[in-house]
Amino acid sequence: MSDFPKLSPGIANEYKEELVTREPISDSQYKRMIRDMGLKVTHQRLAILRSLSKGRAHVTAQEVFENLHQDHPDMGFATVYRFLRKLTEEGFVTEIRMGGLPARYELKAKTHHDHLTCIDCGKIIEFENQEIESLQEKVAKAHGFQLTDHVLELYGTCHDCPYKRSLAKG
Amino acid sequence: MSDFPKLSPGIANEYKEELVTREPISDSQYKRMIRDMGLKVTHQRLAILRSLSKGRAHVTAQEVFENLHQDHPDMGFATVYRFLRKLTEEGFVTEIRMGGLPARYELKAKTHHDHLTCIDCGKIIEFENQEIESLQEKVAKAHGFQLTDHVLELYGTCHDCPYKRSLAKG
DNA sequence: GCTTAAATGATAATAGTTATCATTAAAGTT
DNA sequence: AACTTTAATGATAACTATTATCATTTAAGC
Ligand SMILES: [Mn+2]
Ligand SMILES: [Mn+2]
Ligand SMILES: [Zn+2]
Ligand SMILES: [Zn+2]
Repeated sequence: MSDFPKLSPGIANEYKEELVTREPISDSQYKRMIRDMGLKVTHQRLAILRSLSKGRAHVTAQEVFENLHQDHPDMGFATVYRFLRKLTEEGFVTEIRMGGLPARYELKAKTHHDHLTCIDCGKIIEFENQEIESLQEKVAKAHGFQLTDHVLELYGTCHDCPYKRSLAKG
Repeated sequence: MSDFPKLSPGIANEYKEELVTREPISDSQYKRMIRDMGLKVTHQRLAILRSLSKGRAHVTAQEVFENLHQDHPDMGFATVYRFLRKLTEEGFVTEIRMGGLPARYELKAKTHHDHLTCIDCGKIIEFENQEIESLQEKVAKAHGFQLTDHVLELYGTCHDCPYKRSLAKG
């Protein structure tokens, strides 16, 4: 009855990212966001937005659903997916896809950043490098492209996971 | 009976990448590759490798399967997936994932490169920028990471697709 | 040719995500 | 506050890409 889809396997479970404390956002700001997208303000949408701004910075749809399930046992799975997709399309949320793993979402911070991920423990470090950003623009321009987006994900082993996979790749 | 999974929807069908002529690789070189992975040399594996080195540079498992189906009507779908995965794990092939679309594979060229993709027509341009590569190493080192891999995909509109989505994103 | 373990292909299973559609609720309107 | 309209919701089915299963075949060493 009240059993929802089970936890994702693999790296998702051992995900060790530290909880991030972001500046709190008021409900009235959320409501404006929602109205700006041309949508109606619902309990569900407010709850999803609140959930995104506390705890882990990068969460899966599954995790959002589970977080909300305590206070909102009536929350539907489809609603979470639907709204996360909308938020991504409208640019309020960044969607991160790594390998074939479930997509992770994060509320867009004021500053753009990219990710450095540990392939052993799943830790995610956020970084911002203006030199790289400029070079990307330069590359795009050189090929006659108007740049709209980019994905830069660095993978490696963090200092806590030094041993494994050191020489895995040729 | 002889119907295989249908074509993937969306961008995959309008994919306009030009055919790339790579230097031809001999079967004996392929055989060495296969043996180097500790695998047996089979008709199927040779056929997959040959297929990867002609036509489009970036192909889906589906497309590989369809290309082979003419000459190898007995080729199984699972074999294509299995071998592509193995090739990726062993570093002979690069796996490209964009959005939620099916993964694309390409035989690893001698030189590393990244991709610039048109979000309208699907055209893929390969580029290599040593400055960016160095900066990535620098970023990783600064966070105590040992870099093992990275994904850099630039998205935009090419000069042939100037009109659409210009102001889509906030 | 014989042996043995690995490879194959048909098929089922899985995971993540999206579509469908009857029911509910937001937000104007009176 | 009741009424109306239309979007939103949630249960569920459907879909897509990929992986696992397993009986059968085949490569490769003897
Ligand atoms: Mn982030
Ligand atoms: Mn390429
Ligand atoms: Zn780690
Ligand atoms: Zn284009």
